Amino acid sequence: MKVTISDVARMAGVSTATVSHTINKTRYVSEDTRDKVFKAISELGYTPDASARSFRTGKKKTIGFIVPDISNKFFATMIESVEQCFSQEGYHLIIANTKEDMDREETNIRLLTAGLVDGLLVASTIDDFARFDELIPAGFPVVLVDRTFETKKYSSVCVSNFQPIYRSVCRLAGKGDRRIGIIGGLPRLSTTKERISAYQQAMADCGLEADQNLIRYGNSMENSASKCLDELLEEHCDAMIVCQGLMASDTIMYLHKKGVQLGKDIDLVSFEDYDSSFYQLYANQMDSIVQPVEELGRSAGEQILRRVREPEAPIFEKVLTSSYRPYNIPGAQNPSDR
Amino acid sequence: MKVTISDVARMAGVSTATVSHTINKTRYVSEDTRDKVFKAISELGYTPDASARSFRTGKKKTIGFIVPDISNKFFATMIESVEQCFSQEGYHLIIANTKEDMDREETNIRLLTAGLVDGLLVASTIDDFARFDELIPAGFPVVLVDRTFETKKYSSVCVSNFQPIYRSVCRLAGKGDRRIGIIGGLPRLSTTKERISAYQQAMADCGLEADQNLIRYGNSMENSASKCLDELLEEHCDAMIVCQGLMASDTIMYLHKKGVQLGKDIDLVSFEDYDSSFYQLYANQMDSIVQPVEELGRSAGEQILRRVREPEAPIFEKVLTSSYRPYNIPGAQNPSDR
DNA sequence: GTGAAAGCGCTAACAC
DNA sequence: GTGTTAGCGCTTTCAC
Repeated sequence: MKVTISDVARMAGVSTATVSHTINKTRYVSEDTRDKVFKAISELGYTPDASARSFRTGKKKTIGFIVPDISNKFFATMIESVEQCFSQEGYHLIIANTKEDMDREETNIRLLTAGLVDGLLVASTIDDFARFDELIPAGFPVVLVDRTFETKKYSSVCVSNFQPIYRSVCRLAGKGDRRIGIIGGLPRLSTTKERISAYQQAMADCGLEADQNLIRYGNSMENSASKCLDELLEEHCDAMIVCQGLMASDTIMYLHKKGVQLGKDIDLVSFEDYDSSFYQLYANQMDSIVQPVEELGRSAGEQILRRVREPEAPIFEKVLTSSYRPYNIPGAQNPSDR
Repeated sequence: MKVTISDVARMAGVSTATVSHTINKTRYVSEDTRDKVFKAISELGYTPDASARSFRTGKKKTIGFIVPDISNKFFATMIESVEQCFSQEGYHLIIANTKEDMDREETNIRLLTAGLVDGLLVASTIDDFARFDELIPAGFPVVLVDRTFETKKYSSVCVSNFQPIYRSVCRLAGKGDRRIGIIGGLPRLSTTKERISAYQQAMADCGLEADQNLIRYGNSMENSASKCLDELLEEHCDAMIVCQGLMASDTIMYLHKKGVQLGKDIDLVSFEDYDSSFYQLYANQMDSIVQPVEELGRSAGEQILRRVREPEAPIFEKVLTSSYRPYNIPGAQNPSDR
């Protein structure tokens, strides 16, 4: 049967308190007893029961991560760096996939906060702050990742969405493009809203007509871009901005099939998924925006651990910057400027 | 402070046993009491503490998944379907990323099996069965995914590696290719071994010279393919087989850059990552092998849950089949034959 | 330097 | 149809 701490105590001829303290180095134990304890442990093959321990201490050493889409390279990479951060600190990672479904997110948050995890990392698909807020038990450590709310009640780690889009429009306008289309993600997401708003402001600032028909929304899933593309092409766009990696590769592929030439028939700026070598092929035909996914994950991981250890720490907002890779700056090989 | 089951019992004027049974529907409770209990629960905002519950019952409702590389699309997709399977059954998923490092796998298995999860799904990077075996506590529910061991002590869900590679060689030989190279993954993995062995057998069966220099191993990470490619090109290959999705896209890109034309200068057969639209561009220039990742994940998920519920169930070995997409069969649009 | 013992919140005999 | 209560395995206070 299961070996418990009492078995070890009995065999070593000490109390369970001593065994516990020996294992956890939580008070002084003479070298002698320590040896006896470790001997008993290894002879019995004892492993402390994690669930008894978390029950007793209230610490699960586990963080939950609510993700909108695991198989999306952007989030997969983020999960990887979050996991790395956690494992270094002895924490485990529980994944919940919402598939951009608000009800699923709700269920998952409820489940995870009910004593399963010490803290929560959330890339929320919920658009209503009140709805989100009431899911979180008072004082529960939460860090928002990539997506935020207007109300700044929770700490967050995000990537600036405004700057790269604003710049994209300006650069395209500078090239002489007049009808610049944009394909955003789900309209309810903070990231999408920020990008669209940057687009609108930049269009206005550059003196270009803000035609509502130039704004399209995809769902960041496979093939959601093609419909938007058809519509934008009908609007006679001379340039377009695609706000997400998967939709960007779909776009490239789709235009390629249609025989539309990048940088010639149409100018393109697109978000690229970190590390995906596919975009290299087109690196000299379009501008690209690369988000610092790994840093995002690492930073979010650090933040949530900090919050778990220090729940009363002040709200923290970190905004990272994407790198912008313009394609035709003379002499520039890989000018990832910020 | 924390609301416990006793608070609810007190408020509802019943015993904790009744509250517990009401919540869990584990014995009959009169409609009257039931109402009182639920009323108290909602008034107090009570949520049963998951860790107390798992401590008491020994069930964590959580499965661990040991993955070699989360950001690899193949595994990311698998994680997604595993997660979906679990969430339907009220189970949670803990991810551990080994990065193809045997020591990390060892640590992770030890941690997870120590009372953190009810069962383990493992895509192992360990090559030595004995080493793996001694990490698993006796009777602990384990299902191997994608990668197995010679010794069939654990249930497994895999994809046939032999058949598609054998067929690839035959098809290439049939086209008249003589020097067929192959790029495998890490040599120690069962998947790699099976593929290389299929390759060797097929080469022999087709009467082609089995030159050791035609066999190269990458590590399935970004850019690991290019070195292998250079070497194979120097060996004057007229065809090559690339055994992994990421290396395959690297290959395509690299050959493209070098001006080597697919299906003309060189014949290519490659594994494709499920759902990645990139390969579509080249669908008419090469044969491709698509593994049933989602089915693999779903099936593995089902198997481990079954094992958790029925630990004495007989060892189960499931082998799925990849679909093979030859490119130039007349009239075939997308003949995913098995 | 070490031990005794009280629980953490819940479930499940067992009792009535 | 419901209540009493003994623990699950561990940590930690208090005592010596």
